[in-house]
Amino acid sequence: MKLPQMAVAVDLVVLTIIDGTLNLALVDRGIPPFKGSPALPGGFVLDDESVFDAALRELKEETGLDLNASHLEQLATFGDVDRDPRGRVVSVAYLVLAAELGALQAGSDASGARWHPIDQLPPLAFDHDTITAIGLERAKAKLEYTTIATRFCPPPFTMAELRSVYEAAWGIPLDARNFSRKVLGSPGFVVEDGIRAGGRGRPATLYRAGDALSLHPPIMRDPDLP
Amino acid sequence: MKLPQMAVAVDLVVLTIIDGTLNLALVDRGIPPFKGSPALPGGFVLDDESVFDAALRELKEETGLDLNASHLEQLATFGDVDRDPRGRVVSVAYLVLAAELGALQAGSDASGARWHPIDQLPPLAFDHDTITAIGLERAKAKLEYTTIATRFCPPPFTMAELRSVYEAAWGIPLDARNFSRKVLGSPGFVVEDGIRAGGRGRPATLYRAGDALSLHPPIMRDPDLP
DNA sequence: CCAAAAGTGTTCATCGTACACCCATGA
DNA sequence: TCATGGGTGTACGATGAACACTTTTGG
Repeated sequence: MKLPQMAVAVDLVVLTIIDGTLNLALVDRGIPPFKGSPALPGGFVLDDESVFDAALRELKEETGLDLNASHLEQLATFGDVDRDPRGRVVSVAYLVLAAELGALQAGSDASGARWHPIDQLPPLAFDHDTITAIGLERAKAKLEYTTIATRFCPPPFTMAELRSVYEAAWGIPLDARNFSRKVLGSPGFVVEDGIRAGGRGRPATLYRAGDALSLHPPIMRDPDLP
Repeated sequence: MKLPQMAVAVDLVVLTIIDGTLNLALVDRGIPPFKGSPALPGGFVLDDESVFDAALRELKEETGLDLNASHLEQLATFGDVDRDPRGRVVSVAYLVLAAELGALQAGSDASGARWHPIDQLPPLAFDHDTITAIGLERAKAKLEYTTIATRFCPPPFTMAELRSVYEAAWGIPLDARNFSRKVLGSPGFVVEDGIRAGGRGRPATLYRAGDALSLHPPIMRDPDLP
């Protein structure tokens, strides 16, 4: 039997928090199709690399971010027949939560790379709007029952910084005192790591990510929210 | 630029409940590689069909199950270089929760198809053990915060039948009275649909699936369970 | 009448939330 | 000593678990 062959690509939904709002990494496409349009970082999987390795490689090539494997999480695979005008391309999307604060470095296939606030995104190339929406919803949902919020915070971080991740993602204010208790009451969520003085008020305890991955009980947002 | 081409496959983790235990659909491979070994139903995506449509088609071809689209949920994509001895094959796995009770019908590529209890599975072909484990964990987890349990129950079903889904998946007994209240207290989880007399005791109210998809609050299992 | 299955009411501990209050620093 | 931000104590309503009790059928 002759097997149908097709191209396999990876697309990356890379999120970070800048000035209290969620931002998405976008590149400007330097080659057709959609030349000049903003798009998610990504590219084709090569013959001799796993899909996951392709995601790591493209992340570094197109944005300059050099993260370790634990920061990449597979989102979903998009396999409609017509999703790419060049022909049959199946794309595996990954979600990346970055603590980086610096500017992005564009790669060879892109004429530019930058962070963009998620509440005023331009239309993106291909089906990247859909992929982005799914990535955002996944990130918001995972804050509830995993410790991924720590990935947004460059260590060491204060409790207020960790809280601002939830507030930025969910768009609602949280009670600082109860939030602190919930986090500290979840074993392995964070571990203490010094004290930061020099601010205006009382010095804050510093933390870094603990070894726990999931939260029981979860930190829940209201069901009827965007 | 010449794009690397590869084959794309779908694999199906199809679960149902038989006599109070979770069962997985397996086929015996009728062609090499792994000829004669049990494997998940699945096959290659054709040039003119979406990955999703390929999953629907293979499900019907290899097991005889003709389900509608809402019963299929994408699980994950497996893209290691060496996962298939025939060459480079990227596989998209789907999770299917079936209420069917009848025997499975093997298709052309398989010499047999049957249900198999998940607590005594044989070693499977390719990386299908891994795929199965991920599918099982996903199904167990989704019982907590979605209404997918109703997919296991041929409508109309009793509250006891719905409860047995949770008990089979989680392996623990649940309090029938509190369970009933939790389900009925979740708007849209189930709707009444008659009464079933003829059993040994008091007739049970019958239900069918409501229109709600997610549960707030979730029905939680203990964090420290298998 | 008894066993079995379905469903209701009640109690009690636990958890989330709201908020008053205390602590430590810089200006 | 005051403004600012960090952290603790506590009261109250909501939720979940356990279980006694009632209802409705078949034998």
